[in-house]
Formats: sequence, structure tokens, C-alpha cells
Amino acid sequence: MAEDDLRRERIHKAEELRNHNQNPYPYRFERTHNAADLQAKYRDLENGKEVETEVSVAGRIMAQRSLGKLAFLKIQDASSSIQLYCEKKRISEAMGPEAYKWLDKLVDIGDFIGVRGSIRRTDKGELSVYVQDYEVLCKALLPLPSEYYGLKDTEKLYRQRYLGLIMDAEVRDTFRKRALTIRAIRNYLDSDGFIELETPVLQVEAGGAAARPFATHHNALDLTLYLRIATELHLKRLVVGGFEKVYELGRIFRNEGVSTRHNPEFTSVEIYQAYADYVDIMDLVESMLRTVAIEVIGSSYVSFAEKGIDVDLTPAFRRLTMVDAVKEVTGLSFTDPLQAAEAAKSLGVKVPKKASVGEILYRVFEDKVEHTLMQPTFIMDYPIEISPLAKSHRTKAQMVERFELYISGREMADGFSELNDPLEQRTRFEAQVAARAAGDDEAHPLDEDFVTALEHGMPPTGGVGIGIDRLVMLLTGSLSIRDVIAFPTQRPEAAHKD
RNA sequence: GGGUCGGUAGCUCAGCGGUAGAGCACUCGGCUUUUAACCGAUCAGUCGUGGGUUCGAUUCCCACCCGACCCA
Repeated sequence: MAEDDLRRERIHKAEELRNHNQNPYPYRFERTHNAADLQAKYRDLENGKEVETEVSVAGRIMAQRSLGKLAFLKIQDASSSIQLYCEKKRISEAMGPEAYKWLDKLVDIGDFIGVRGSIRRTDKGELSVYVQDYEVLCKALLPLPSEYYGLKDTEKLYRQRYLGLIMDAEVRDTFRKRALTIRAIRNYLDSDGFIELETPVLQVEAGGAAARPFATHHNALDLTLYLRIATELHLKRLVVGGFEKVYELGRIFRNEGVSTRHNPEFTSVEIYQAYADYVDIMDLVESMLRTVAIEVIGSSYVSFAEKGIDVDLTPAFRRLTMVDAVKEVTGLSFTDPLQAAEAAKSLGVKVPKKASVGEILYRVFEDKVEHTLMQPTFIMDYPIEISPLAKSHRTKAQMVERFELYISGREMADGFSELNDPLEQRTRFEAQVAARAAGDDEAHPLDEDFVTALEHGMPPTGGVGIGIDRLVMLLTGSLSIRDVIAFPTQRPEAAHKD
């Protein structure tokens, strides 16, 4: 039957309910229990036994098996699911002779229903509410995907997330864990004395990361504004202002392609701590992730079956420098400017013609090393030319005190000893402006206002940004970022005509 | 942006030059212990969109749209 016909059928049923004095869209329903409460409370009830109590539950009808004068419905609520044992005899006694027929004929899978009754475990062992009376709580007009096959169509899964949530407990669990992850991070930071502040999403110039921003327009000010690509520069202004432990957890927007690891809008937490350096921050990240994992999945040992690996956050995370990491994997050393380009070529890594040693090192790292880092690993000490906001390394020339954390082959966090020398910051920005002029459209713009803030003095500070979505992917075993974002960015189904 | 694969009934899928199929769901009938209930009957389609080739296109060709995966 066509979708329109199915819909018409159900609209007609809603009318029929009205004709029998039943509002198909009533206002409230008083529940005494949810499904999980009942499952727990009557776990030991024997098959065939009834408990003479009165309970009321409500939920969405997920299955319906009608056997003439007896019908079994299964309802699902936010907690779990439970069977409804609907006997014509009992319902007729409580509600009148026709009520059972309406339940059988006018109520469909997908509708919400509330029932009152006693508790009974059937002969076959299914805990059930032995229904006395019922109330349709919402008549659904469109059918659900099949109970057995669920929803396979990825496109529909992302566009109509609610269908996946209704049909698939794993999808529900993923988003529950996402919420727990965010809460656990806030708990950790708040109880460690950090305060969460909010910085602007709309900015005159989007800085703090190497990425292209989304542009928008403010009508009253007649001003082009950009959506933030990082919270970094404003959080550091707050450190200048005297907040010593500050963070922001929120949405970031980057105008780049979509992939299994990238969504144009994603969630990050950026954390800044005064009087700390990047080693302190690595310690913080390590401890926080361990705590978060235990809070979210009950263990610091993550079984990532989809990738065929297990990730253990329990022991101290490995820490090694980028130079050493590259040497370990490729056997080649990228310290000599003359040999670096040759070495990259010998590995089949493409690098721009005028690339510096640092850039070549980073390319080789991305290409050869990144995806091999399964267990939590801090890669330390990055080339200065790709890290314009990080402080120069205290002992190594051309390096900054920066780290990135890799887990399951993915970048999870990026942090550094923050550059607080205003004159050097200006020089670094100027190099970025030159790079932009030379065609690098992801180079940082010069943020005068930020440099001015630094000129007023920022204490030594360590900071880090952590990708929440990728962390949730790890904790839920998801292979695509789209599986941990409720409504991932999608092209509209019907193409626009501009 | 490039490559590969996919888009057929509400859902899951088959068909791949000759009248568009199955299971489930829906509708009708039967059934007081179902668990993807079962039995019987019926209904269900712009075969992603547009062009082309052909006597004839869901099938072959081209373009485009949407998606997945891989790569940049």
C-alpha cells in the first residue's frame, strides 16, 4: 500500500477514535512506573503468575500480535520495553463491550498508548501488564520501519534520526553516552576548579585554528561576521583578564569537507590553565579522559570491536616527540633541512616545493605515523611554522611546546604551552598573513585585538582543545562522526535552484 | 574536488532489453499464550531525475541529484 494510503487509513482511524469519544491526542497520562521499573521489580515473578496490583505505564507500540480474543502488544518507553497482555474479557468488563475491538482495529504499531492493569508473567515467560483499560495517547500517521530489519538506509538514518532512535537501542545508547561524556567532562573540570565561560560564536575575524570559516551577515550593523573556528583567542583574553582556570565546551564551525572524521559543526572543549605548561596539560588530559571513560562506560579499557582493537586508557599514555615518532615508523630522521625533502620523496610523501623541514616532517607524520597510533599517545614538539599560537620550545630550535593526543589512529586533542610574548605573537601572525597572501587560505589572520590583550600580559599558560565527537566515537565504538552527531550536516534532498 | 559502490512498494531486498517481484507492514476474514506469531484473501510502484539509443529501457549510454566508503 502506498504511503499516502497508509496515512489516510490512520487519519480515518483517528476519526473513528473521536467518534467513540476517545481523543487521539490527549493532554497527559499519569504513570506509576516505567518499563524498566517493572522489569526490575518483578524479575522473579514465575511464569503464569499474576500480581494483583495496579500499575500504569505508557509508551510507543513496537509490536502487535492479535489472536482473536487476546492480543499482545509491546510498548517501548525511554527506559525499556514491556509487553501488554490484552484480553477481550477483562477490557470489556472495565471499558465496555466495544473497547477491545477498537484496540484491535484502531490502534497501530507506532502509536503511543497508556494502560492500567495488573502484572502478569505469561506462560511463555514474558513479563506483561495485564491490561484493564487503555487510552490512546497519540495516533501516529506514518508507519515505522520493520521491527525485524530496522532501518538500514543510511540516508534516512541521518535525515530522520528519530527513526533510528525509535528502532535501534544502540543508537539510543550512543546519544546517551554522548550526553554522559559531556557531563563527565564538565564534572571533572568544575570539580578541579575550572570555570566555564562563553565566548562569541559570531566574530569579525575567525582565528585560533587553521581552517576556513563560515561567513554570515549582520543586517543592522551591515557587517560580515564569521562563525568561530575555535574558542582559543577569546579564552586566552579571559586568562589575561585574570581567570586562571577556564574552559568552554561548545560548538565550533569549520567550512571544510565532510568525512567519517569531519562534520562542519562539531563540539570541542578548550581548556586553559594559568601557570601551567604543556606537560601539566598532558597530565590533565590523561587524567580527565581516564575519569570520563570510567564514568561513561564504566571502565578505562575501551573495546573497539569495530576497528578490531582495544584501547587501554589505564596505563600512563605514551609520550614521544614527533621527530622520534617519525623515526620509529620510517627509520628516517627529519632534522637535516637538506635531506628532509629527499627522505619524504623516498617515502612517497608529497610535499610542496618550498616546504620547510618542519612542514615536511609534519606531512610525513600525518601520512605515515598518525594512523598507526592506536593506543593513547602524546606526540610532542611540533614545528614552529605550523603552530603560530604555541610557545617556542625552551630547548629545541624551530620547535614549539605543543602536543597532540592520538587514540585509535585519530587526533583527539591538541594543546600547548601558550605563546604569551606579544611581540613574538605578532611576528608569528605576520608569517601567517604572508602565507595567506601566498595562497594558504587556512592561514591565521592577524588578530590585533588579541595581540593588544597579550601586551597587557598573560601569565604562563597551558591550554588544550579536545574533540568531543571523536572522543564519543571512541567510547561508543562508532566508525563515523555522523553516528555520534544527532543531526549531521546533509545536503537538502531536493536540490536548490539558485 | 577525484575514484568505487548504491538509490526498485511504508520497511528489507531480488530482478538487469520483452506486461515490475518476494517477505514483512497496511486492509479484510479466522484464531485466548504471541516473541520476525500463524492460516487465508486483498491492496500496494514516477524502478532517484532528465535526456538519448531501441519496435520496446527498471535494465544499455550520457548528464544531473542524493547517499555510503576510500582518496585529496
